[in-house]
Amino acid sequence: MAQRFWLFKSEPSVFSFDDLEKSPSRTTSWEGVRNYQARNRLRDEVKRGDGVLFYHSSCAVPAVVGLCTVVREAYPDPHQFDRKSRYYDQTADPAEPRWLLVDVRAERALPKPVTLDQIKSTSALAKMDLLRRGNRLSIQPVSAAEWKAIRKLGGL
DNA sequence: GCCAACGTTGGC
DNA sequence: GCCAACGTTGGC
Repeated sequence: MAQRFWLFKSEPSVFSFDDLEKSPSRTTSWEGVRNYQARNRLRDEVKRGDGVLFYHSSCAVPAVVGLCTVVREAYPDPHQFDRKSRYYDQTADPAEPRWLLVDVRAERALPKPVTLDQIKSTSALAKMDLLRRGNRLSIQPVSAAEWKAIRKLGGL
């Protein structure tokens, strides 16, 4: 399977790219996917070695700020069984875990973050899911061409 | 803080 | 299986 590309959203006030770079091994488990479409993508399509655009949402300047790599494919999210977690799911069955997560490692920050405004005004990026009205999916597919364009805009 | 868009839930 | 109510997301 050829390498694919994704865009993962995170609220920087909760977990920023900077936080990821400071994490052990620059790696984190991508917590909190609680949407079936996103879950199915994690389960079926996101593979080790895939590229991930780290996007900051719900903040002053929404932007793609860094590049990551998927280092571990989907496995059961332990938080669904942890009463104390904000991601606890009372109805999750340990025998058949409902929610999954993958691990991602920071590769590098973009020298120049690529802002939502820039994405909107770049014709090569006009078809990104991000720009679809009302799109709230936290895990979105990105084409190879879009990946390249973002890298370039970001100064790589 | 507002509000549009969308997913999920639950009554019927 | 429909659909209204509700909760959440996320740009502004």
